[in-house]
Amino acid sequence: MTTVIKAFSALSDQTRMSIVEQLMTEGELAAGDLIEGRGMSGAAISRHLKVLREAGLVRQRVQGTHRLYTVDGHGLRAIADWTISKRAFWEASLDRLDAAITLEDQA
Amino acid sequence: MTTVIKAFSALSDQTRMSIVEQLMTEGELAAGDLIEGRGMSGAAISRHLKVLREAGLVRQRVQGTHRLYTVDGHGLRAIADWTISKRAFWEASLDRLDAAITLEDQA
DNA sequence: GCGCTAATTAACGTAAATGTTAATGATTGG
DNA sequence: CCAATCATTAACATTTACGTTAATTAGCGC
Repeated sequence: MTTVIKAFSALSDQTRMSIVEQLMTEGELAAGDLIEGRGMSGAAISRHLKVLREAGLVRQRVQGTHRLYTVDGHGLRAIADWTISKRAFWEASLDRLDAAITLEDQA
Repeated sequence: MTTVIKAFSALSDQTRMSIVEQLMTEGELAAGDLIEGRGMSGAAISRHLKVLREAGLVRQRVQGTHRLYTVDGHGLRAIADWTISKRAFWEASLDRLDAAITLEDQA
C-alpha cells in the first residue's frame, strides 16, 4: 500500500479524522484526552491512534505514563503531494477553492 | 459521512485509486476498458465504479450499451479543499512540495 | 515493593468490504 | 424478434475493520 493510500485509508474513518482535527486545533494531547467525548473505550481509541501513527499522520511522545500525541506532517504531505499533482482535475472550475489557494499564495 | 471522508474512503482502495489515475491519464473510457489488466471480474470493477460515482470522483455517461467514465472534479475538490485548509500542517517544512505549489502559482 | 493510573495489547463477536459466479437489464445488428 | 454484447445487480463466501471487555505493560508516589 502506498503512503498516500495509507493516509487516505486512515482518514476514511470519522473517529480518526476527528482525532487529527482535534490535534490540529488543540495541539499536543495525551491519549486519555482524546478518549473524552467520543463515546468509545480507550482501547478503541488506542488502536485508532496506532493506525494514524502507521499512516504517518500523528506522532507519539512518551512522558511518564502519558503518551502525548501531535500531528505528523509526513502523512499530510503525502496527501498534499497527491492533491497538487492532480491539480488540473480540480482547479478547472475556478471556484472558491481556486480563489482560496491563489489568495494564500499572494499573501 | 462527510464528502471528504467519502472521497478518502473511495481512494483508500488500490483498485479504485488506479482507476481514477487511469481516467486522468487516458481520459474517457468505457467500463469494459477499465477491467483489462486488473485481474478481476467485470462485476467487481462495476461495483468499484459505483463507489467512485457515489464519492463524486467519476462521472458516467451512457452511449448505447457502453458506459463511458471520466474523472469528476467534485470529489477531488473536496479533497483539495480539506488539504488546503490544513496547509499549515504540511507546508511548515518548506520542502519540495512547498516549492512545487509556489512554482505552479507563479506560472 | 505496592497500589494506582495511563495506555496498549489480546481475545473475541459482529458488521462491512471485496471478490466470485449467476442472473438480469438494456441496446444493437441481422 | 433473436442473439450477442455491455454492464450492472443478486446471492454468496471470505476477509478485514471496528467495537467490547479482560489482561498486560509501564511509570509514579507513598
